[in-house]
Amino acid sequence: MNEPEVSLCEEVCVHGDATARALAKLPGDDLLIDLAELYKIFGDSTRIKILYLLYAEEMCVCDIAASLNMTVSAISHQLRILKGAKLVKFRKDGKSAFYSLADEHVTSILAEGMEHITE
Amino acid sequence: MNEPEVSLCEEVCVHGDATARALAKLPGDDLLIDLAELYKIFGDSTRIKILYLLYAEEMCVCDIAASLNMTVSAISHQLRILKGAKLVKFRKDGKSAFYSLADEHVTSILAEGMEHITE
DNA sequence: ATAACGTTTGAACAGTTATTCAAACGTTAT
DNA sequence: ATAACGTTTGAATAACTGTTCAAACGTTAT
Repeated sequence: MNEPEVSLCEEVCVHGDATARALAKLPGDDLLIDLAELYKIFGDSTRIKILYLLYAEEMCVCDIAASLNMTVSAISHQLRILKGAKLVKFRKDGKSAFYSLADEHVTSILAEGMEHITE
Repeated sequence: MNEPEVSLCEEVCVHGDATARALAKLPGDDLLIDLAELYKIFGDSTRIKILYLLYAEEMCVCDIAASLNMTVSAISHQLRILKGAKLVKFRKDGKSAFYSLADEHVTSILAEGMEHITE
């Protein structure tokens, strides 16, 4: 008797093929957790807005806060998270800190998501 | 006196250029919130694992749960979220429900993120 | 009809998270 | 030194989220 094309769930679950096949192709846990961690950072509207602002041009904390009608403190907290994930970089100039996108990966991730939304 | 290349924050914040320029290019609030909402769904390791499993092949709830060593209930809850975001689709066959990825957007979003992680 | 199976659902719990507030830091003026 | 400014930080609060548990649903058998 050869492999059934669509097997009943009972036999698949317990000692089955679909599970084994899918698991074989599944990346390691650590990698998938890291991936989720990355998307988690994009999954906040404040951070998304910050990234889009920086996509236009480099900005200081004060300007970002003013643009989004939010507290400087709140923005700074979010920038810290974005910085930790290496999604933004910054340079200090006198009293101000100017933030910008870390690399073009950020923009391509944003673009890919935006494409899914707008259609 | 012409526009300064890098202006002090005080004048920029209050009645400035950078803010106005960046805001002009910023997509609408609704769109950005939707985008964040999309990424929020990718921002959970269980959902990421489910998506990767379904990337390999269509699977029933029971098999997904077995593959991830998780409760059927927990998986069903997450599938509901993925379904609501139109990231997965499903067909019913007897008692079983077979889930699969909704479209190739999902895989390209996953790929884009994975690229950022693995380097 | 009764039982078994796969799935779905709602309430409850624990854990996480974004914002606010108050205070501090470093820098640049007076 | 003192003051003003931009920024950072930590604790606290309120809101959200994923998993568990128990119960239900629909389907397929006996």
